[in-house]
Amino acid sequence: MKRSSKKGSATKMDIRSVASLARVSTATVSRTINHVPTVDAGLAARVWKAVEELNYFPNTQARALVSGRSRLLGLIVSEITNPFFPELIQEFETVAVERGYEILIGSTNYDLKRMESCVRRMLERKVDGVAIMTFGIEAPLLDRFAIGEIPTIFIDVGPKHAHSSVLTVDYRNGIYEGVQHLAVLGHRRIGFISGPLNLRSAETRKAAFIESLRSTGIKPEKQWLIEGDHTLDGGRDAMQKILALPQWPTAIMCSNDMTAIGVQHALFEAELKVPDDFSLIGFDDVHLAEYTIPPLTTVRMSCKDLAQSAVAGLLRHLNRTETVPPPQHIIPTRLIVRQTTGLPKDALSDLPAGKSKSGAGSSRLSNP
Amino acid sequence: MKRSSKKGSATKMDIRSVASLARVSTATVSRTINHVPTVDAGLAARVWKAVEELNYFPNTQARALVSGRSRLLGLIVSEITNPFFPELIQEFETVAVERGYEILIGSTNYDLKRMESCVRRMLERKVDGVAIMTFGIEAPLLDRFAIGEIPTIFIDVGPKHAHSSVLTVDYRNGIYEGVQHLAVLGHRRIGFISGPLNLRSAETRKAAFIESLRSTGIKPEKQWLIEGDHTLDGGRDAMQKILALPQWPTAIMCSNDMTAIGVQHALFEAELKVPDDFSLIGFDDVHLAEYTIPPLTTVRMSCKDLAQSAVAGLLRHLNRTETVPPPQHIIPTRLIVRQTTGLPKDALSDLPAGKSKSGAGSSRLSNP
DNA sequence: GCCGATTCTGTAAGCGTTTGCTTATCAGAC
DNA sequence: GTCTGATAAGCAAACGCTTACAGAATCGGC
Repeated sequence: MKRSSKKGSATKMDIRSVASLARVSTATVSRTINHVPTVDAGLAARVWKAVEELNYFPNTQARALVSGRSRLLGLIVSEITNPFFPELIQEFETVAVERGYEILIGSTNYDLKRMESCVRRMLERKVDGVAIMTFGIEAPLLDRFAIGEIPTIFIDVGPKHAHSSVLTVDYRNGIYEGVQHLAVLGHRRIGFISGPLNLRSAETRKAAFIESLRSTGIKPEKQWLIEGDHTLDGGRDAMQKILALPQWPTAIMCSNDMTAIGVQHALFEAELKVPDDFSLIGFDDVHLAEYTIPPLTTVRMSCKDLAQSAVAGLLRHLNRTETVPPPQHIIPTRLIVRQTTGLPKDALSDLPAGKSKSGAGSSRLSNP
Repeated sequence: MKRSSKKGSATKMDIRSVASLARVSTATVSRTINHVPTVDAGLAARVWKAVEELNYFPNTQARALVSGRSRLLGLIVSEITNPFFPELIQEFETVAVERGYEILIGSTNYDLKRMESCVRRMLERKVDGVAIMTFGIEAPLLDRFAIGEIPTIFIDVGPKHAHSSVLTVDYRNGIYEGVQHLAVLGHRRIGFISGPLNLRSAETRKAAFIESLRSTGIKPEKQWLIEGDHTLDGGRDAMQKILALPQWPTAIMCSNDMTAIGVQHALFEAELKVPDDFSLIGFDDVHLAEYTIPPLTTVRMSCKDLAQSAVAGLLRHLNRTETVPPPQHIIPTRLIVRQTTGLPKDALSDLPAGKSKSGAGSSRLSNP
């Protein structure tokens, strides 16, 4: 009488209410809604009808408490503020929700305190698995997942346990394509702005760049290898450092798109033009890359692919009965040529004027 | 013997282990870790020591089950892909975690199915409160929060229940400042690209624009009021529609920054220059706005403010003993002038040449 | 020195599920 | 008609915690 029980919405509705309405035991209700195959079709129908009628849904907490599974997946990213990650999160969430999992997001901001807090929160909420889509988390922290036997999936590099696996990104291919593209245009002086070098993967990307340079027959110049931090500000600052150098490169590759946008900004402030004065290549291919001015040539790494592989990998750990070694998935990368790459400035005079059409849109920005 | 119990890490550690190690009852442990003031200092010390030693942390599920509080706050946003929201989420998360809450994110993408799923997920996880930082969620869905007596906080507009409150954004001020700024520069033909018009708040912003126009003595032109959708693509498309018109405005205001960036792109493609051919003003002031080329003049709405007010509002509902009417918080907005606004093209000939310095950086882009 | 008042601690009853084990039902074999 | 085996439903014990309530201990007042 407290509340009108119209549709029974608010009046405490638990598995018992359903059971009594369907005239079965709570066990049968539980089995029905968990799709245990042994329940009689007739009873199941009664149960479903009651569920419908009472607008019942099971209490996740109770479920989790007794079953030990929270149906929660952790997702740790570097910086939610970097557009690559929201795109990743979106995909991850979509896939996870489809599979009946909720996600818990943690953003480390490369900050030790926050990392610690992220890991702790994941542990406290008893996540069923964690995707660690960032780098630089200290091993002792990660061990806490291993100790709890919580499946983890890493990008690029991570500890090898029974419950963890690694998603490998084929940086080499995309970066090599980028270097090749620049070389074909005539660039020989190519700079690289990396991510924070205490991060293993930043090292990896940088190494891929240097190797690509070498195999293209270009000698890497240490002075043009600048450490950035994967942010807009970092990209701007790094470019300013390059501009302060006595000799400039003619092209810049960046470890991610945000860095590249920061570079564009630094160049704009210095009244230098892209691609006329500098060619520029990013990495990630966030949606925004299509919208920079001019649109950014970049290396695409499919975050859809990444997210799906991550969830799939985690679920594989969760459902496996035997220790099946998971098929190692490799995330491909490839160059997307837009309009920030063109002929190097010093080459313009060397070449017959008509040939400039080979540059990707370098003519676009020249004044009419 | 199963696992070396070094640090007691993995060997089932619950409140009982702590209790026995500290030689107290589980009740005392519970009271201690919940900071109930009546526990004896000596015992508390023993408990904390045991907690430390066992590396114990309470099981959130069990806690939630018995207390009925999940310490989970829902956060529903429009599109996690729009950079404004990650910035909001970041703030929200920071504040929430500080207060001991976890957040559950839902991104509606303006899609009915997804909204439904978001609401359902929040309900299932028994969130203690929800911040609905998007618009256009159907009332019947929202009612489900009201039925569960779950506190909600809305931006701009929302149902008025005992457990819900509304955060008001002072659109008028910022938008008025923008219009004024344009008018002072000499613009009389000003267009507006709105958000999806089925959203009440998009209407609000548009209305604020029209009103500002009127009070500045400018007659709004229907043809230059275009409906966008708050995305990059939408901004580009809307601008293309404007460009197809027989007469162009000289300035464009946008309902958010993403739209403005889309506009910049459309203009770039049409080989038109900002601010020489068109002045442009965005809304939100995402970090990226500083990095567009040229940097975007925009109306700042502090997402820090928004996030903090939202959490604070929710917590107020959660902790209130009596029905204290919450102080209505108003989120201020103000114009940030950067470099996408300048003198209108047709004015250049009318004015003495020297006066062009009053334009915000319009000289910046002119060819040397 | 006794009793009531005042603290603080401990006992145990749930919270809403899942699930191992037991019981009931029924078909078929003897 | 009795027994066996299979199948399906129900009973009740957890899961790890909070908290109402009861009990123990300390203290002050007369």
